[in-house]
Amino acid sequence: MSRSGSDTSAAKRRHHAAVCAALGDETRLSLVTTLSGGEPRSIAQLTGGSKITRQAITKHLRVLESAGIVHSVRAGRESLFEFDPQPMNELQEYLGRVSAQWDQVLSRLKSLVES
Amino acid sequence: MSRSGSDTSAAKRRHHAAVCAALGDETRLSLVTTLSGGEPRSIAQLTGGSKITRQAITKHLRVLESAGIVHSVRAGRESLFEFDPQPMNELQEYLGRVSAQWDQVLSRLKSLVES
DNA sequence: ATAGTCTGCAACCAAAAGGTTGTGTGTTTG
DNA sequence: CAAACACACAACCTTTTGGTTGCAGACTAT
Repeated sequence: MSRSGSDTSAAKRRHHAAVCAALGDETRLSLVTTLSGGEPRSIAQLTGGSKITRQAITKHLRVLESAGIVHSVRAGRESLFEFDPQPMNELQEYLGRVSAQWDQVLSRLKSLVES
Repeated sequence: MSRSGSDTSAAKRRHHAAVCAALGDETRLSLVTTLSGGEPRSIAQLTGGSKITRQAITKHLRVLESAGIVHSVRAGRESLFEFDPQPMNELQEYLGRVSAQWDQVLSRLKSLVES
């Protein structure tokens, strides 16, 4: 433990903010929902049914890839994207810790009132 | 159940994207972490220790307020902000559902390999 | 071979986001 | 009352973001 502690938590916060920012767009969240179904999909497939262009979808996929939520594999002439659960699991855990802290606050408040 | 189902899920997705976008900034995530500690804080208090201006902090707080993560109460000459856990709980639950779906995919894949 | 797909790269654009400064308004406090 | 404090509102600026079009390259199928 060479680090100060608040240093690491700041770095983690930056990381979680990045993941959250990547998910903070309806189009991208929709893509994630699709890809979490398990089947790897090409860009053309993911564009199908959407109002926006293939290039726009590509940009969104690159954003998700930068956040580590998704990764691409080139297969012939098409590049397949598939889901990567780790960042979202970490984020979920983080949100859980914040909620837990809040619940602790509530219970302390409750016991204070009861005393 | 008058709605089609995909209609509601699209609306929920939009909502979760909005909450996630609000949390997708390091400064705001830091504010949320502070406020989840329980004590209501004034804008001046929340600005203390930060490099940026009080007005910038105010803007961030308004973003959080629009997402329902936080609410403000005017107390004399200062406006106090306090944490509101519901949106983050909903988001956490949503992320949990996506992860659960993915885990199901993995287990199906595993049983397929084993057969 | 060659036409049809699927993708990548680049330029470009409008709108939104993050931040600053300046000014005005209500609220304490001396 | 006057000075100091905490805030809201508005104008403005720069950078990022979400989106488009155009074109060139890689792969596939006939």
